[in-house]
Amino acid sequence: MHNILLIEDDLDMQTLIGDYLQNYEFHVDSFDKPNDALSHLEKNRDLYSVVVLDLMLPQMDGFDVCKKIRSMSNVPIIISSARGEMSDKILGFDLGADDYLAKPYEPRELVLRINSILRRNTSQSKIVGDFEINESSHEIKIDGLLLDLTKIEYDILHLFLKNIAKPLSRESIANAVAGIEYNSKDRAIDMHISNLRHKLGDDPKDPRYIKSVWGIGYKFIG
Amino acid sequence: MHNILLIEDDLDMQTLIGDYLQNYEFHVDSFDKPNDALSHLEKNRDLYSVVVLDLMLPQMDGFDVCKKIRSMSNVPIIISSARGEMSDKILGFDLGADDYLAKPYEPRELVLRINSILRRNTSQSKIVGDFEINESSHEIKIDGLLLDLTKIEYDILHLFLKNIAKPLSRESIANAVAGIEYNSKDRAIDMHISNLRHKLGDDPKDPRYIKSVWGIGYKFIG
DNA sequence: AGACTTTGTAAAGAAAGTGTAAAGAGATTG
DNA sequence: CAATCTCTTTACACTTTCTTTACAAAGTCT
Repeated sequence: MHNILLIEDDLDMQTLIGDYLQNYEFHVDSFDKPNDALSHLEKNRDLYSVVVLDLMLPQMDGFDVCKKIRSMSNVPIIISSARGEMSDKILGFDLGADDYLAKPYEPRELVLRINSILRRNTSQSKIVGDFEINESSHEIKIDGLLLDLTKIEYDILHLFLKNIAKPLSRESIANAVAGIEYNSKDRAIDMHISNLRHKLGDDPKDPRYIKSVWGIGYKFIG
Repeated sequence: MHNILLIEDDLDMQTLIGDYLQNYEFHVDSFDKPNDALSHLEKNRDLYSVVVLDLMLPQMDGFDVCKKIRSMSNVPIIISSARGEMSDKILGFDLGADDYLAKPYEPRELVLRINSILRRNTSQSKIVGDFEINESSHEIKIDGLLLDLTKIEYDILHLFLKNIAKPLSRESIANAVAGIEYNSKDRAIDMHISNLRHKLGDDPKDPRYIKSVWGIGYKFIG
């Protein structure tokens, strides 16, 4: 659950955006007075994943708010403003904003841009059953435990996790993992499966993960 | 100097954007055919700081290009498209785009958004684990102790610190640090790694920092 | 059951990748 | 321009991974 800090003067707009973001599983704290928002942020530096900042504010110029936020934190800032001039955008980005949305915009677009920023700041590992795959670090964990796999073993397991319950022939496995020619006398794939099973603690006779499909190949059972 | 990969079908637009970005000290490589761009990117994975992608392309749908790029690299993607519908934006962001500019837009705005992305990917990391990087003085300290590194060693360590936990091939390291062609018989990168490990007091068999990834390359473990 | 095919895996062999010393080539500096 | 520093190449020992072989065990068919 991500927390969003919304600094917006117009109360209708504040409600609109706040409600909309809540539908997308964000928690939103709203402020209409920049001073309140700033002192709140100062006390909760690491609480917010993103700040959505309107530029038309009482008390203080929106750009100054942006500058002040930047001076105390690296939290991503999305400017939401009726001022759509290029000079405003230049200034906004220059002061450290991460995105700039010119009003009027569809609330959905704000969601997209918040998610885009969040995605970049989080490592994306996918969870499939007992497994956790991190493609960027080329690692697979089982029940939170890092598996020590060779390259081909990783490729095969990865292939299985993308093809759950689908029987894969030795030939298609060979093609997918190494682009190699496969001739039916080879037992290489069998050996990789055997080694993989061993590392997964899987028993071929009573498989929890990799099941042999007689005459065809192997399939991964979720 | 940052390298931008521009994939744009319309040659006038390609020239316009390319020239404009060059005024802002970017180096731009342009492609009008997505297949060419993809195979070029594959060979130069870590060369580009940002990809600017038009969606109206011959050969292949722009969204597919986006997906393909994402499957091979985490390079930031800015979509530049005449398709401004919300459904297109949703799809674009969903496929991993980092920003979405609807045509027509002012080239200056593209510059702003490129810089915003670059800022986010560079400035945030001054201290990483035991290391302290000073980019302006080209120095790296470990536990407060200044390392005496050659230029290439500095570049490699710097690259590692920007790509923690991600396995890097010798080829991509070679490209990133010197822009050199790499042929698989070269052991130059290995030697730099060996020397670097020595200076870090790292043991290849039980690494604290640089771990060999068999058959792939090396990765930095935080 | 008997003949035949397929699978599991241990063990051996082949292939490929890695670490690094040392020498050679290039670049830089006083 | 020689001394020095840096980078690349070579060479070889060593390690890890991949494939093949061989045979026992299990499945299929008639």
